[in-house]
Amino acid sequence: MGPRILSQFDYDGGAKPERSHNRILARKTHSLSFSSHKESVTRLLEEKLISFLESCKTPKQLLQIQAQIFSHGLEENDYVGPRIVSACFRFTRVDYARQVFDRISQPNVSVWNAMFNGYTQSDLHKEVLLLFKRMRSNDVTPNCFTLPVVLKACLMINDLRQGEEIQCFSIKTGFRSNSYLGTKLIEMYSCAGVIASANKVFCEMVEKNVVTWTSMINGYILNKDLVSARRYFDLSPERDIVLWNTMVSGYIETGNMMEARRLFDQMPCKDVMSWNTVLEGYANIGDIEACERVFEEMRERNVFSWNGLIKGYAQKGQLSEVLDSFKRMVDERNVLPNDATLTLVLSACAKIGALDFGKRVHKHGEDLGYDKVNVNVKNALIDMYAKCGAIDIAMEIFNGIKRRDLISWNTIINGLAAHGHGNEAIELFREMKSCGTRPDKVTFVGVLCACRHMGLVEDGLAYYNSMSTDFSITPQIEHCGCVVDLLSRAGLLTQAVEFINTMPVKADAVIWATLLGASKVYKKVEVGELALEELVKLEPRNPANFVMLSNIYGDLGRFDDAARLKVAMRDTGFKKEAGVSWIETDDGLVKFYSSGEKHPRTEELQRILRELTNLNILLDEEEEEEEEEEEEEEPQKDFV
DNA sequence: TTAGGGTTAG
Repeated sequence: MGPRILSQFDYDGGAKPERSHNRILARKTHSLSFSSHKESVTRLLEEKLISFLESCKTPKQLLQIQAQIFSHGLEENDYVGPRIVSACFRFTRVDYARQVFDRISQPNVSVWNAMFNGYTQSDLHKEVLLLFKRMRSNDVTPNCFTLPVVLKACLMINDLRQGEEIQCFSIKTGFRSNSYLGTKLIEMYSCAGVIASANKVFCEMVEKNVVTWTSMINGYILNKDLVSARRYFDLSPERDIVLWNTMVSGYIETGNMMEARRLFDQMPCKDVMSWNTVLEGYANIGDIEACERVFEEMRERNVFSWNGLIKGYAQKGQLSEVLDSFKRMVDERNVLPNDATLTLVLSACAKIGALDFGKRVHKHGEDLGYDKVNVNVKNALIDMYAKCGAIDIAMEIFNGIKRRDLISWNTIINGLAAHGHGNEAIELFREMKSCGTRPDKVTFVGVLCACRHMGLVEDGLAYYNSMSTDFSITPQIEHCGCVVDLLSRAGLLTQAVEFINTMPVKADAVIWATLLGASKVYKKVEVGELALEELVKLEPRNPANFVMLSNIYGDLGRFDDAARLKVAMRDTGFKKEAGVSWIETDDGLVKFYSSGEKHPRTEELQRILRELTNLNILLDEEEEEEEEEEEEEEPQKDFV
């Protein structure tokens, strides 16, 4: 399709006049038919150009069509002009759209509207308001399409003052009864928290439709007035599915899952969004069983349904179910995972160290193309590889990101720090700052962690102080914990205690346990006693603390004190919880406790372990390395 | 002849 086709509309200037006995009449007839012919040809040309503009697929085609428009002198045409502007915005060529607009000497109201709509779609709300001012100063009268879109701009940038001006203007210019305008006004006032003004607009509207009612009800929901929202819902003369969904999600947002469910059950018809709303409602309150029931009951599921279920499992810490659901989703083949699905699943893999599964998710994401476009997926991949110990792959992915965000930097810095690559972490922190990315509290956890690993006491304290002085970040318990650990590991226990006494947050059990641990290493029994005293207040049920101090006494030969603590521990009535390891197998994840007797196949496992141990003794180091390499190169299984 | 309101999902 190209502008060449337009040549068929070329015309020769009209038909020759017919011979007539009445020359005057003949001339008149000729003049009339000529002008109407010209008009109809122009109409045809306009229509053809408009249809080209609306169907054009590439910026190049757009330019070709524009060339035709110029050659026919139609660039200022009332009908073509707005369409050219809209087409420019469709290809998100905002600056170009503006150039085209600026070249139109007297744009009609539709061209202005096309600019407002284009700017709105490109999230350039300030530009809408600036342009509207210019429109008014040019004495162009807005029409019924103008004010709602301008009002939307006020709403988006939360400019209530300009919104009120537009409301006054609408009253003066007679657009008061426009329902689109009314809806936007209700929305604007509700968002600004001025619910009384929203309600005034609503009450004064002569013709209210279901959209207006929804807007008002949503206004009350936004302002947490569910009683008024429900009253209006019950009063509404018409209730469509959007209104029902709005009300149900209103209850969910305010934590009233019971009422949400009751209303959901009363819905005359439900769409997938209604189902997803309740599904997520259950996920958010942690009722995973209800979430599963809703999921199984659904006749139609989309990617948000799957994400809702997966998120429910993730929030509840049921991470192997996250992996199972993902596998099921891929196996069922009805719905494709999206970037959010991958992010959720990769994050679960990271938490349980499921490297093999994570790699397969990565491969799947590559096949779907998400890893190329989406920075969230890339960040999740960095985190997964880093947490699973494959820091080199994590680094490779980080280096491949063109547009890194704060989370990309934070993830890799924290990943490197956790793996003892303190120097690289600090180096990346410097690079991050020089790239103009402002660090946040998470960045500093990584930086302080890096210092802790390297034992850089002075640097760590300097970074800690720079948080508040250079970046206005108030240190949190995590940062304080790092500093306490940093000082403790360096044996500076007195300074650690001083730091705890002056830090901006109250020390928690983790911090006192850190100090208790250090007091064992450095045999500082008085610091250990202080730490235990605080720990008993914070977690009286944790016998591990008693064990630690008891061991310190034991190390120092103070066996009476050690025995006294053992008794105190027994008096708490609680047993120290066993440590547990998770191992990924073909059948899923298997938990192993330190005593190793809970697994039903313990004997078999122990036999294999013995065999492996014997085998290990036989193998020399070189052979071991070779074996590991072979394992890494093993082809990955697909999900399907 | 042009064109515009409401819910929801990281």
